[in-house]
This record gives sequence, C-alpha cells and structure tokens, in this order.
Amino acid sequence: MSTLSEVAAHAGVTSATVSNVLRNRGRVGEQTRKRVLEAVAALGYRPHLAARALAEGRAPTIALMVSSIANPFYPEFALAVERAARASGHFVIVCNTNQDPLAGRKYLEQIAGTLSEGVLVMNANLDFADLHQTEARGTPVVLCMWERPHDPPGLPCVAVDFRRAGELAAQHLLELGHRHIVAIVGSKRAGIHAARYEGFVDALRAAGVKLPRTCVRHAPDTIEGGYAAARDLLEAHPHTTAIFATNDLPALGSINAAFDLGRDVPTDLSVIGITDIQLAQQSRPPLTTVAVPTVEAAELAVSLLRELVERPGDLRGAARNGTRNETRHDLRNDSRGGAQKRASEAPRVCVTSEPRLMVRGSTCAPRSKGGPTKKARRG
Amino acid sequence: MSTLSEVAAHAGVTSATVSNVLRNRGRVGEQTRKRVLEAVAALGYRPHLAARALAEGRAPTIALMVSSIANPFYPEFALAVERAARASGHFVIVCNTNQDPLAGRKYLEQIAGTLSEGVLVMNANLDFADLHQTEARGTPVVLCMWERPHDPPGLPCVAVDFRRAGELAAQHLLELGHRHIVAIVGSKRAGIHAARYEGFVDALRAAGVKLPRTCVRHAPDTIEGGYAAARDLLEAHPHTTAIFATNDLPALGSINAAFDLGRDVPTDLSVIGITDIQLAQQSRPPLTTVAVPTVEAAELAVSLLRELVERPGDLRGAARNGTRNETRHDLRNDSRGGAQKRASEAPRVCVTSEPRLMVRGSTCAPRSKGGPTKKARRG
DNA sequence: GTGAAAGCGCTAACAG
DNA sequence: CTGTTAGCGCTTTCAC
Repeated sequence: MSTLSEVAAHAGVTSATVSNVLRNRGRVGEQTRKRVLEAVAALGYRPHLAARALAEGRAPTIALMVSSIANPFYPEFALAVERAARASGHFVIVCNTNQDPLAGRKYLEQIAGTLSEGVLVMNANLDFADLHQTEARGTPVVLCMWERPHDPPGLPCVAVDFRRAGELAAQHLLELGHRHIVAIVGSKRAGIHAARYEGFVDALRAAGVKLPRTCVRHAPDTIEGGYAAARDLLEAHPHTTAIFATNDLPALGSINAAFDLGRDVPTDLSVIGITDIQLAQQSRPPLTTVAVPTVEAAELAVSLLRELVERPGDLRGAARNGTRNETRHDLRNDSRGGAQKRASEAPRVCVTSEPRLMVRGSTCAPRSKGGPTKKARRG
Repeated sequence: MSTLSEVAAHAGVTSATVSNVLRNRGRVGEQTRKRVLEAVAALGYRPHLAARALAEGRAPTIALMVSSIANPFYPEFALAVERAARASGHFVIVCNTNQDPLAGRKYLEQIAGTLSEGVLVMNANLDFADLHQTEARGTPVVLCMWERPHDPPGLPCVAVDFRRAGELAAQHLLELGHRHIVAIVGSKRAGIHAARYEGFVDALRAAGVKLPRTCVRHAPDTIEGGYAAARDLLEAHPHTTAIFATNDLPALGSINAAFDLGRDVPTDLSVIGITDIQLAQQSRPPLTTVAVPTVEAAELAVSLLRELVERPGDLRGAARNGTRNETRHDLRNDSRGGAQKRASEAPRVCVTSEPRLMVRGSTCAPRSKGGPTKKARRG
C-alpha cells in the first residue's frame, strides 16, 4: 500500500498534483500527468478510501437495512441495490436487523454519516423516530418499498402501488370464475401488506364477492407461515377454490399445504401471490403472482438517495459549500437547520411502474363450476 | 454530528481525554470520566468511523465476496457472516462478483485494506493470483468453504469435508437399495464440487455399484439447471431410481423435472442433494440432503480472518508495532516481507465439523425391487 | 491524571 | 500548471 506522497515523490511532484491527475481535477501538464501515471502504476498505488472519505466528508458506502437477508426476496433486492450503488461508485453495507428495532438503531447510530453516506431501508422494521433522527443528523434515509403511493410517510421513499397489486390478483381470480376465496395476509404489524389486502378486498367487493373475516388469516411471511394458515383455512372452508396470499412465500406454503391435503393445484385449488420472487417460477406448479418492479425500485431508491446526498441544503452539501475557515459550530447549526427544514417539507416520493400480473401454473378456473362468468354461490 | 473536540470543550477537557474515556484507555479520573460521559450524552456524540479507521490504520469492515447473493445459499451464509462479524464489531460489505473474475478484482483493488481490513471469499470465482496479491499487500484473505480439507489451497481457509458429504449421500441411497443411480454435478469449473462427486462415486464403487459416464451430467447450480439435467438423464435412463445432485438447488430442480415427467418423488424416484439450504425443508416433498455446517463455517471464517488481522508479522501488525517515527518506506518493506513470508508458510486451514445426512421426504426404497438389501440388477 | 502535538492519507482552497 | 497549506476526526505517544 503506497501512499499519495510516495507516488508524488516517485514522480517528482507534489501529492496535490497526483491527486489532481487521479481525479481529473485542475489542469495538469501532459508530461507531468504521464509521469504521475507511471509512478502510480509502478508503485501499484490504490487510493485509501477511508482517508478519502474523511477528507471529503463523505463515505463511498451506503447502508442497506433489511430485516433478514435470509428471506429470498431481500437478496434479489440487495443484488439490484448493489448493482445500482456500484454504478455510482458506492459499496453496500448490508445490515440485518432481524426484525429487531434495537438492532436497527444500533446500526444506524454506528454507521450513519460516519461509514455510510446514506441509508436505504427495506422493511427492516425500524423505528421511524430513529430514522428521523438519523435524517436530522444529516444522513439521508430512503424507504425502499412504501406500499401506498398516495399516503406518503414522512420520509423520502420509493413507492410501489401494492394496492393495485391486490386488485390485479383479485381480478384474475374473479375472471377465472372463483367465488370461494380465502386470503392470507402477511405481517400483522400495522400497515404492512394492508394496501395489498385492501386492494384485493375492494376489487372483490366491487364484483359483489365477499370475503368474510373467517376467510382471512394473518401469517408470517414465510413458507411455513403460509402453510399453516392455508391448512387452517382449507380445513375451515373446504369449498375454497382459491387462495390469495399477500406475498409469494406464503403462497408457496399454501401450495405445499394443498399438496399435503391431497388437493391438486391448480385444478382443485388456485393459488396466487404477490411479488414474483425468483422461486415463484421455479416451484411446481409455477406460481401465478403479481410481479412487483423490484429492480426498478432498487434503482430508484439508490438514485433518490444520491440526489438527497448531493442536494444543497443537505448537511454535507452545506458543509462542503461553506468556507473551511468558518467555525465548525456555525457549520453545524446551518446544516442541522437545513436538514430539519428539509425533513419538514414534503419528502420526495418516487413511484415505480405498476405491478404486473404473471399468470403461471398455480391458477385456473374452478372445477365444475361452469364458466368464468357464472356466479356460484354458497352459504 | 458533533466531534470529539466539541465534546471535549463541553466537558472542559481535551480530546485525548475524551478518547481515553470512550475506549477505556489510560487512567482517567472518576469525575472527569463522568463529566465526559455527560457531555457525550448531551451532544449525542457518535465516533466518526472513517476517521477512526484512518487513525487506527484499520477499518471496522470486512468484505464478503460472493458470486451472486441471489443464489439462496449465499444469503444464508451472508447472514451468518454478518452475525459473527457484528459480534466482533465489524460491518460487512457484500461484494457480488456475478462470477466475473474481473468484477472481483476491481472490488479487491478498491476496498482491500482501505475500506475493509479483511476479505472473505465465498465461491466468488476469483482469480487466485488476485487473492494472493491482496494478501501480499497486507490484507488477509480467507476462503470460506474449501471443499477438500486434505488438499489445502495456498490461502487460509475454512474447509468442509464435502467428500464425506458425497459419501454420506451414496451410503443413504445404497442402504435404501438403489442401484440405478444418476448424478448431476454442479459447476463444471475445475475442482468445484469435484470432491462431492468423488466421495459419492467412490462410495458407490466400494459397494460394487458403477456410475457410467452417461449417467452423469454437469449443470449450473440452479433449479433450472438441475431441471434440464434431470429431464435429460431421466429420458436417457428411464430405469433410474435415484438422482444425486451435488447441490440442493439442482436437486430441487430434479424434483420438478420428475413432477413434469409424471414421476412421483420419492416412490418413483428418489432425489438427494447436498447443503441443506432452508428451501430444502420447505419444498414438497421436503428434500433429503446432506447438511453442511454453514453457520459454523461462517463463524470460523470470521474468527480466522480476525486472527490473521491481529497476528504479528502481518502488515498491519507490523505497522502498529513499529515506531511511528520510522520512515514509511522501512515499514512497508518490513511488512511486505512479513506478509510474503506468511503466505509461503502453510496457511491455516480450519476444518468444520462433519456434514450430516438429513433424511426427509424425497428418498425412499426403490419401488418393487425388494428390500434394501436385495441387489437389483439391470443392463 | 490530563494535555499538547503529531500524524493517518487524502482533498481542496489558494498562491505563485 | 504546480506547490503550499490547512484541515477531515480520531488515536496515540510523550510531557507535564
């Protein structure tokens, strides 16, 4: 690991010049540039990122907070985030909160602003107060998948119209002719998945189909969770012809439950999920689901975060624009004020493109109930 | 974001004292300590990790190189790594190489030693030369899952006896009475999965069962890859009663293929894999597989890496032990020599506990072939 | 016990 | 065009 000044010495110039050459700043003579480049190559010089971070007042990393990367959806998302981050020269620190707000807070306290210049939050079950605090301290925060575009949170976010996803799922089932439908709703915690469920219920209602309370179960967002809920539901409501799950994993679990109950999917039972994780197309039968624009959301989230980092009025922006000779105290006040002001203005909301129905093998018209338009009824 | 000296000012002491209080170094008077702690709390001070990294000459992060976190095995592993790293105060930067050695090299060049103090490599398809180079530059590298404990690579590693895993799989199939067996071997690339396959073949051979070339396919480590290979194999060898895959994903794909071919698993066809990813127990039927100690490997890898970082003779160790006033040049030389010497000594190999057979629903005795001990034969 | 001071490697004015 | 000069925020000798 050679340093800038070693390179400078080797090239017979000063470190400032080497720095200029390396970052294409300021004008540098052609021959000097060449000599510097040679020295760099000769010594195998690599910039020290931590030093640069300190000098620039910004780190080349962003933190991605997820509840648990073991859930197959997150890695797909994380991969997309990493790609996007990489494209803008950033590294990604993955922070698993394991659904524990305290773990999340500890992470935020440690890395925000000192090791990462921004924070991406993906269903990490964090305390909003903590998030606001890190924002107030000058580190931008972006929520990666807000479920209700029309009901923005108090934080910048990328929103996906999950309500629409629920509607799409309902429409599909309705068009197929299903009337005996049950639902598995993920994550009891307030709000999460609520939009999906609302969209689904409303679409059913609009078609004159009811979804009684007894036909709904809350379940963890896992295959096992969906499995248990589906068994339960299927035993309580044997005439069920279709299951809607607010997430793919529970939908997959429902298929397993049907399998164990000796019911064939889709002929005896249709199953539909939401998200379209990779596994959805790899299971047997492949899962019909409403695809959510994961990659797009990841890209938007990263670019929104970058924008927030760059944006004047931001803590870092102010600090860089300010004169170095001002006292730190003044800078702090300015910037903190800026950050607070920003937080109280309406934070930005990016909306992704719409969810899309992916018809695959887990749904079909209900057996022996007549065509799609016939309305079957049963007490 | 307040700074150390702000805290110091607030407490009426100097930044050195605050530092001492915070890291429990040096003797600090009880009252001073108390005042400092109050100031810290009052200002909501958080240490600036990048600054600390620069001053200490070591970063609080490690890099985890994986080929693609989208493969469900990696997230499970990454989660375990993160937990272990966290326990030792480290953050994890996840680096997806997407199987591209160049992408891997770029990552290594950028972060190694400057943003992360060590590198964990998990099947990232990296150039060994690159790895040696980063080691020579003073950043410890640990291979996370070396497949052959008795044939160590030139780098420190955590080894898992995958040969044994292959044997275990073979024994299980043999005991069940299978004789018409085919195999799907992952990752054509030299070496990877070779041990698993060898163990499997040798165990078969020892039992007098042959595995002709035509009964083996190479396939990517994906569900689709396994699916295609299995279809192919099953069509070419209709009498097959069991499929062995060197990885769970292709094993799962084989189950799908059997499903599509109208063959019931396990009654018409037994399927066994290796690894025991979470999905294995969540599929229908649940997959019989040979479990590999993932979490243990992750923990060993992290602790081995830490050891390497700490170890005197190491670049960083030397630099910290050396006198600050020596010229940088001398330090460099010393340390580089140390690093090289270390690399040429036998690098450490940690071996995990043995793989374990997990009998689940995808295997059973072959149909109508008599009991497990009867030897069925067919041209 | 506590403070003063140097320095980690790099960047960014500003001066020449 | 290039060098000088201050730091970024923290750690760590070494005096007092």
